[in-house]
Amino acid sequence: MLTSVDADLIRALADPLRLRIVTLLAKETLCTTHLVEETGAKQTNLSNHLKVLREAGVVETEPCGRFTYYRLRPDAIARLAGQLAELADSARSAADRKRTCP
Amino acid sequence: MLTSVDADLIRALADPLRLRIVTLLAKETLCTTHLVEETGAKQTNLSNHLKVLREAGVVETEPCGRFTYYRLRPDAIARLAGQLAELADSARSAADRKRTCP
DNA sequence: TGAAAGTATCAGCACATGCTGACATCAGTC
DNA sequence: GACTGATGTCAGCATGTGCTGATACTTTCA
Repeated sequence: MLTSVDADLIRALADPLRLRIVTLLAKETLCTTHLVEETGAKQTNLSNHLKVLREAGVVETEPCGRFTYYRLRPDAIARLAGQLAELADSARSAADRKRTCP
Repeated sequence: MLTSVDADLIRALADPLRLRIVTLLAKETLCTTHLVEETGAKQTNLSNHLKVLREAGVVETEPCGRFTYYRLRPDAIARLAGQLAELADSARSAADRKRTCP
């Protein structure tokens, strides 16, 4: 049985800036200020994208005084990777299965 | 070293209809007519999405008379899966690496 | 050769989505 | 308690992107 690919999850990663954020967070846990420095984007803009990532379960927050740390949730990424790998496997075994022309 | 995630590839899969197409093609090779039946989408619309998938290297075409068969390229999907798995691994090992507050 | 079917391309429209500035909120510091 | 800095929320605007109808191209078949 083919587990379907999580559409919301993949859509959350499809934005260039969000992908950039995720790549940065894969190296170390950062707070919004750091991300503003690293990406050069406006704080408001980042906050919006971080909200999307949070709601998709890609990142989790940890308040630290008046700062908010953002940490990647490896399981979410790994789950998507697994779904895609499964999809690729399914495609490999179905390569020569061809429905006849109508 | 962390290989970056292919943004174009992930964007190609981020659309609901395109994800649907990819899921269908993972089971068997189909031509446009089949996809019209399966998805209920207009032929024009499907053709546009198939073009995006083709340009992203997700699918390949095989002309068969006046039909055009679409086949998934498992390597493209597997490559993305690998990139994401690597990203997840990187995030796991960097979970407690935290940049100090500014 | 003409008709029919499958497919691709194009222009126009509509909606979604990202970006921004203004403002609100909260924690720490004086 | 007032101030400052970090962060989130909201409304408005602009751009992108998907959907559609019209149309052209190609192949097959009569």
